[in-house]
Amino acid sequence: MPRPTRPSRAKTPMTNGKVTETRGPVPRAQAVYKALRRAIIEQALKPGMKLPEDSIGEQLGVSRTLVREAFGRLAVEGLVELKPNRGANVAYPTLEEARDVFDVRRGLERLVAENLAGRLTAAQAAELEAHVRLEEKAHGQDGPESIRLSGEFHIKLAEMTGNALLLRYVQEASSRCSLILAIYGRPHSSECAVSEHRQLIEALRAGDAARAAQLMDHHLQSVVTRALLAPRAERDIRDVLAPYALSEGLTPS
Amino acid sequence: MPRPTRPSRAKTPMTNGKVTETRGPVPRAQAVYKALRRAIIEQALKPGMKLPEDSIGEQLGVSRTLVREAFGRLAVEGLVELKPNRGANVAYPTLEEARDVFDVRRGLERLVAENLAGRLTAAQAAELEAHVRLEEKAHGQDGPESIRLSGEFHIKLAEMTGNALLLRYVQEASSRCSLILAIYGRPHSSECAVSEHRQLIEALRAGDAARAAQLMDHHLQSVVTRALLAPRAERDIRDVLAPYALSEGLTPS
DNA sequence: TCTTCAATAATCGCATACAATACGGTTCTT
DNA sequence: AAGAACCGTATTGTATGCGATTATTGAAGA
Repeated sequence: MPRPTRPSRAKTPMTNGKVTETRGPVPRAQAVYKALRRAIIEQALKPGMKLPEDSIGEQLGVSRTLVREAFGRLAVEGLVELKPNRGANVAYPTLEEARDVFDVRRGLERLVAENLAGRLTAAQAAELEAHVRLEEKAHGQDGPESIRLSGEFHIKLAEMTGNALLLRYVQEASSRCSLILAIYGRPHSSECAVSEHRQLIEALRAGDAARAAQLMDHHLQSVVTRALLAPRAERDIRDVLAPYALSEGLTPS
Repeated sequence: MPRPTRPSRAKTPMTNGKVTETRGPVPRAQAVYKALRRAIIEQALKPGMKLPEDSIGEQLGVSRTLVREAFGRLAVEGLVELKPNRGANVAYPTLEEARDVFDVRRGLERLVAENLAGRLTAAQAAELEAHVRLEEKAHGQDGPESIRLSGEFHIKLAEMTGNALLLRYVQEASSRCSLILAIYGRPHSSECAVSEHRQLIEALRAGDAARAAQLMDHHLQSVVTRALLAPRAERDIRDVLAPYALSEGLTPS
């Protein structure tokens, strides 16, 4: 491929001549970043998987440069691990890191709850309740749908605080939690109990900040205990084989 | 400059033949990132300042590629604003963003305090107290020294939690606070009251989590009120002129 | 058969090259 | 003279290329 002309920038000129484009225009680099991010969160790219620059670039139709840029940002967010001169892998958090992430997430979302208590508009409360109803409906199937929805509930809450940084941190923690659950989570742990979401909304409505914070804390705590306690997969072959080796009297280095 | 041979990788082979290098080896990209980060935090690069890729690369002796990579990461951390096709600037947070950052920081550091209460080893407590004594000594001069030290106190605390993610977030919030104070802070606001640091250590030692969290919260709250309340500079002309316009019955768009 | 080692292949780190866009000034029009 | 259209320049966006580093394979030696 010699040099494809750049696909024309995605501008949307309006009738008045202005250009909307509130946030569109770092287009391809951002697109690569988003694509990889989604692929990781949805586990199309599994934890620990190797991420070679050029095959990914080829797949996405961009050069290694942009892929690299995306890797850098994903590494900051903890979704990929960047080993010098050895390339990138989808992050494979240790159990300890997983604890860290959940601890921070609990702290952040407690903040969200405190911030929101008593400030929820009627429209917002309605939106949350509608969302919970969706969750309820999807509760039966254990498809990815159910997981996505319960994640989105927390994101929605963070959005409603109007605090952009808080939102970003919650999103980040949340996506790392997806990774973690992919590794250590039980197969059908239904993630979030719908009833707990309901109670939380109630407390927020009532303006009871302490109770809301408490509920959120417990809610996330139980997600951990429900889903995380049993390590399901091991980091690599050594971890898998170590017990066998020991029981046979061998000494793994 | 044709192609300078790459300066040999900074390895430090030990007598046993192993290479220490616990974290050295993404060398130049990381170096650029760190250099820019420090320059921004220490206000060698002032908020809002333009950051042209090639002049910066020239200055640091690297190509635009690496500078760009660093910009991306700094943008994620909120230290640089990246405007598509218009390059990068040192971030210039609005007052609203400033509030957001401080709110989140308070929440994060409350977490730190709760985590640490009662878990502080004797050595850690001693280290903190030594640090406070340094702060006390530097309190007289209003040089950057004093500011740096009070920042480091909070970083040290975050480190002691052993939670890497929490540390990263606190660092991030902290560096953004530096930016914010550079814009909106009063000239000689001495940032942190040393006595408040002392009280905090005491509560952590006593294992009184609630009190420690409370103290931390108030401490950071007073930093805000001490330093932040008076907007010193305005974002741009519109902000300056808006009040005049209103008082004349004009309507700024 | 199990190591050790060397040659080769694959991949990364970074600089450079080229295309696209935005900016500033000049000229042309009204 | 004020504004619009034009053009040259500066700067950004992205691809590609070259040297360096790491992984791999296969052969020789123990």
